[in-house]
Amino acid sequence: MSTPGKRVGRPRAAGRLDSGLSPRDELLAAAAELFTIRGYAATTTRAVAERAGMRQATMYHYFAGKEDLLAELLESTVTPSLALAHRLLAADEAAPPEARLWFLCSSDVRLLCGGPHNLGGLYLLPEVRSEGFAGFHHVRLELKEAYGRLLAATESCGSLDKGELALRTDLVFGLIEGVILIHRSDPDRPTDAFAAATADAALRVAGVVEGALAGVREQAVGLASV
Amino acid sequence: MSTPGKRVGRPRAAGRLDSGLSPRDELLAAAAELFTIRGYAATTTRAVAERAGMRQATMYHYFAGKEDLLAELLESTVTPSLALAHRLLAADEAAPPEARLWFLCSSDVRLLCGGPHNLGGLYLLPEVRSEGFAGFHHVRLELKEAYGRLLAATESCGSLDKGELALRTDLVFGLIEGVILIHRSDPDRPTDAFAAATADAALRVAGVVEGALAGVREQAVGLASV
DNA sequence: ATTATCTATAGATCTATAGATAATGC
DNA sequence: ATTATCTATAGATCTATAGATAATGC
Repeated sequence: MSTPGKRVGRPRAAGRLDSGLSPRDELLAAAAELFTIRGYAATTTRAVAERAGMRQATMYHYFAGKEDLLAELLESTVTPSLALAHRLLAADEAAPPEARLWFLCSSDVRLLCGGPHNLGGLYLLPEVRSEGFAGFHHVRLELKEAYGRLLAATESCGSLDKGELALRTDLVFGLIEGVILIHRSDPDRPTDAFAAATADAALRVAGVVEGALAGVREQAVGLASV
Repeated sequence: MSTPGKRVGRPRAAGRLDSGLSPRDELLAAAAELFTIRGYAATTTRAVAERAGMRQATMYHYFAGKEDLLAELLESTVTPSLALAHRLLAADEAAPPEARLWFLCSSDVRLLCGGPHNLGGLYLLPEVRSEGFAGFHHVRLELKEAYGRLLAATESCGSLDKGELALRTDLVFGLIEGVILIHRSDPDRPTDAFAAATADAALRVAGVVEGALAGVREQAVGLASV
């Protein structure tokens, strides 16, 4: 059924194996790999297209330009994380806030470091600050707010005033995003153990005492179905 | 004495006010500003030179190329930090390791976030991983080892095995470097308070209990003369 | 004579568009 | 007829080099 040769349109010049992805997704995958390794400005549209198996100009059939590729990649990494955060915020009967925060942290680390390419590396690109990525920034801010609300519900941060809580939120959120730098300098570390250790560290920053950590982790495993 | 008009060589075309810096340092300052804001690949040699008050080609009188500028900036940020780390490692009679680690952390945060430009932002550039910056990577690794040795000497990490200690070191070091991301999203936060809060967080990650933190901070202030 | 700068430019890109072409669909 | 791709290219860069020029130093 899906045998090649049935596809509409002029065939590709540099025929490669069928990746199974749509041309659009082939372009996104190629861009993810090249943007995270070489950076955005240093990656040419030709490099992206050719790695996706097509000629440079063909890219413009699927994307309006280079910036569109990055915008879509950025939003596609942060959106699932925000969805999980909202589910966890609502699940206040499933587990205490500490366990839900642990789960969110470890899940985000897996998302940022786990994929085939270092997707989290996109957050570090200097170009990301430009106005063109307002959509991403908006969703990312919502995610940080979700971290803040989970933190506010913990025992150790419950008594902090507004400014102190914002600072603590920034530090926890910064630890999670900063994890990309650690992963970058040692990409072969097993992701799951690293995600757990980072979530531990995040709760320590939140002020959870050492002795309570094992219990938090245990409650967190029950949240996999949330 | 230092009145302009006494300088050897053809005068500059676009005459601007005398910055007091040497032309070489003018170039480095311009590169620091542009690289951290726009990124390396997106910054042209023309932009650097012109912001430094000279024409594009004149840059090549002082640097062999664009890469040299970044290499020098990178090393100039990490070298003073390594020097401090070595002094703190040797000062084992001045204060316990926890206080020395706190001092190193807060000092590095001030270095990375405090300057006129976001110098720490240079660490995030994707180009930094390339072979051309081996010198920087070497010094940075030495700095991380110094963090590791201070951590190993703390009470809370003393009993960890080698692998656990390395992981804890990566997390603490990652928190400090990741701080740049936090600073980037809110550059107007007062640096000193932020550096102190980050150092607190680093010690929490190291496993220092909440009740001991105030004492550690107090001992750390005595280290300013180290 | 030495120095710091300038102007000019070769050669190598890179993005995005215009328009042709080779498939399938009807 | 529609679609996905291709080839070709205009126009705009960007880096690094060659060689001229306008100061001071001796």
